[in-house]
Amino acid sequence: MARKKELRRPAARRTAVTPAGLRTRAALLDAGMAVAERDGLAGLSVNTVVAHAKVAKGTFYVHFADRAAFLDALHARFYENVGETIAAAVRDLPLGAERLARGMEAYLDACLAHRAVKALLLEMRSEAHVTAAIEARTLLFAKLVEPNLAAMRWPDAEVAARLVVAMTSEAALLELDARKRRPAVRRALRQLIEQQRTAAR
Amino acid sequence: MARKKELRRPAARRTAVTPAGLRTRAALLDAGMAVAERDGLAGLSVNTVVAHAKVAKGTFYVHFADRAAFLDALHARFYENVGETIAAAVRDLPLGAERLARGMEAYLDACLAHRAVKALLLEMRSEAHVTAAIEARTLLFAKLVEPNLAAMRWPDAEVAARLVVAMTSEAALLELDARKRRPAVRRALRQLIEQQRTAAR
DNA sequence: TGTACATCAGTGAACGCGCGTTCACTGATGTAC
DNA sequence: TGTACATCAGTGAACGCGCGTTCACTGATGTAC
Repeated sequence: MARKKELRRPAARRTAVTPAGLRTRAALLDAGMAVAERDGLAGLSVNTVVAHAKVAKGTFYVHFADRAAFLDALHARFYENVGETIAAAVRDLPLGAERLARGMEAYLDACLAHRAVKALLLEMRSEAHVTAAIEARTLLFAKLVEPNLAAMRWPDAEVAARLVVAMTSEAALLELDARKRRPAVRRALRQLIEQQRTAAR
Repeated sequence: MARKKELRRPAARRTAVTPAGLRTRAALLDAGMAVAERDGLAGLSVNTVVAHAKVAKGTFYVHFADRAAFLDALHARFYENVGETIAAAVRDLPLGAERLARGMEAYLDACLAHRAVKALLLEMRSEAHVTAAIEARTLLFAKLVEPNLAAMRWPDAEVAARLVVAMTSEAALLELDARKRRPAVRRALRQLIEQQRTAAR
């Protein structure tokens, strides 16, 4: 039953299965992060990535269907990491302002750890071909924020969550420019989401 | 004294002075908006712009030093218009929550009127060569927001203003997707900037 | 243990394409005398 | 009014370049008998 010689399918190559293959794939993604950090999304061509990873151009297409798939994989990997970090930070906290604030801080810390984040966060939203997947992942973050706002009895929690996510992204960019935590940014962020009880004026 | 024949300077061409010239320049910018609306920044090549404006490729370079200068002019023209609209809307209002809220609504309305705004608002932040000017204009908006927050006695008004601007941009994008005003978006926005006095829970 | 073959990752030359930019030129309009 | 010329916007063919993608091939590793 085994040992057929004929019928070699054109065999659309899937993701790597070999340890060496997996390593190469990871190396390409790592190179992508390094290039994004240096030159942003605009500099993230197949050429620069394979040059940085020191593999042949053809190897790129062994692991990714095309450039868009690569960008998507890059974005996905980053957001999975960040998502896990946040989940760990807020685990066991009840829904509400404190959980939300802690999650946001964890997010900011995670972003600070990856200088390529600007490309991933900001610039990828404009790459036409990848947009759908990016949007989905942003929406997922909003869905994590929303129940906290709901628990705080915010009206319009759904759209408010999206605004909060956008605000937090901007905060991440501000800290990224400074290359370090900016307490004023974090205070302002907390201020914006917490019920402000002090009387104005 | 007049009538010199020699000494024709290579004469780096400046902006158009002729009525016809000014019209062509405006037509190129209009074409830019139309293309940005249809295909986003990625589709905004010199080729597509001149094709849409129905002028020769060379004409583009009569009016703009290069593609980056064109994008900058596009962005500048849009933000000047929006800026004037906002200024008109908040004129005579004292600094504070009401003026801020009115300004934001005027901004959202202005964005809704230009479907190319997504490209201008979001995608231009990633075009490496133009970034500086874009940043400056965003910062200018933040500077308009800031005194209102200060009047409301917000701490960290400076960074808070940037977060508010980012949030408002996101709100504009949400409405742009819907192609119409979204009351929930505007309510959420107001909620976020106004001192919230109702007790939670 | 040896042999034949399947399976996979990796290679790099070659491709066509659309891009931004240049430049020698045309032609209309304005101006001096 | 006529003529000579300067000034400007506009033209489009031509350029070199880097891009994403393809493909026939190599070579290492695994597996069946």
